[in-house]
Amino acid sequence: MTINKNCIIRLSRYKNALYRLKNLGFVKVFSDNLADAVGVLPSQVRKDFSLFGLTGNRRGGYNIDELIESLGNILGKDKVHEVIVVGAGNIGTALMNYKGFEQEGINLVACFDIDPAKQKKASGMPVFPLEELKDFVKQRSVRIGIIAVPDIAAQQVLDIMISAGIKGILNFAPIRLRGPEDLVVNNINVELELENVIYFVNALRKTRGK
Amino acid sequence: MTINKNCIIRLSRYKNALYRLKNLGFVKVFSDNLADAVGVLPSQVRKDFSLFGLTGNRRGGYNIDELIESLGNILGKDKVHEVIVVGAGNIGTALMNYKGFEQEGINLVACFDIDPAKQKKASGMPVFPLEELKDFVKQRSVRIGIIAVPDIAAQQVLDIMISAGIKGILNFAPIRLRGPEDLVVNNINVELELENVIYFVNALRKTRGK
DNA sequence: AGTTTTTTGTTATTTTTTTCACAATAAAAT
DNA sequence: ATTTTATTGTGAAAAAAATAACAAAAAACT
Repeated sequence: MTINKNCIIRLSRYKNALYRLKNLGFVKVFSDNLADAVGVLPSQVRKDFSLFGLTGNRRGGYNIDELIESLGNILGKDKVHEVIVVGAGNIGTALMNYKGFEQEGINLVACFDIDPAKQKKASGMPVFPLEELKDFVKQRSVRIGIIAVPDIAAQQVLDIMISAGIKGILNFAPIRLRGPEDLVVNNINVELELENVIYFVNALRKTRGK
Repeated sequence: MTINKNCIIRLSRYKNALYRLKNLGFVKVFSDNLADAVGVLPSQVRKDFSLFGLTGNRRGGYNIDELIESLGNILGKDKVHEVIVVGAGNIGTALMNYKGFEQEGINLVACFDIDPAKQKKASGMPVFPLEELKDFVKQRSVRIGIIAVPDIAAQQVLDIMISAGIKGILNFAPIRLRGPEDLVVNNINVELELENVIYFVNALRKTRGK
């Protein structure tokens, strides 16, 4: 098996579960505890760990602190990552106001928007004109960006970001973005996820009777 | 092959791509146009369609209007679905302000929050006390809900929603929710997605040299 | 010290998902 | 009207992912 995206997402989930277990006072954990917390099978947990050389003690389980540290290293939590946001609309604003990123070593450093009306210091974080993006990103060597603009603008914004040196994108626009081979793009599409929930609720209602 | 979640997500993407193609003036479409728009292989598109009995003309491709209609029926776009939001924080507010749901037959009808300070008519949509959720949902037979509360509160909120008759959840809390077998839960975790982007950007930098 | 029990780490198996390949067929061209 | 060409629809093959199975090892117990 090769390392795939789902596997990395599971690592993040394990890490979150470990935080909670640690807060509850636990010191060690077994693969089936983690499996239960994350909703997979114990063998999946061990498989994932073995892929990354994460190891515990036979019969003794895993040490939570060590695991958290190792997972942190794998997931790049050893250093702080600067991230920019493009689009100061509903989503962009919500992201800027969100307080949970810091704890994970994610630092939203600036927001950019094409609309002058939104270029204010909205609740702490500066919102700059889009034209300033390129210089800002180059100067600070920012690698990661969030696209929270309407779909029509998304590709254009991406092109600017790429030219500035951005290598990874979290995209909220409901459109497939095109970029070079080595560009990393994850998509979040709330509408689509809702639609999906609706589909399966209806599908279940049909199969299991009303 | 059995119908799985990814397949349904692809159907939604096809539908979105079809809207765009239609707006561009196209009348018919081939599997490789859709494949390109969505980022899959043409054979995947045809396979997905064949699963749902969606059919085109050999050599003639697919009629866009018909496809949109059929996909709409499959995805439950024939009727309007009422959805409630719990949690009037950053995400909840962003969702309430978002204008795109209506077009997809998704109607956010109310928001609930435990915090009295948030129980105002924030920008149009009413925010009710959490205690009123159950009656509201029962009375209007709402089936779908969005959880946008902190992780510690999420399971508790879910339990209330379930007791009120909610059957499908879009969950923004970074925690695994527990519910009955037939409860549909989709999770959106922005932090985790960002972490994922960061991981792969770093991974690529390592393998391809700086 | 030896035995039992529990849990890991890893290989093998199964299942799922994707991709390929190509006959069937409809449109276009001759 | 016949031939050519392009594209679907689907069954077969390949690839990927998840699950099971179990030997190895560490802890607990006797």
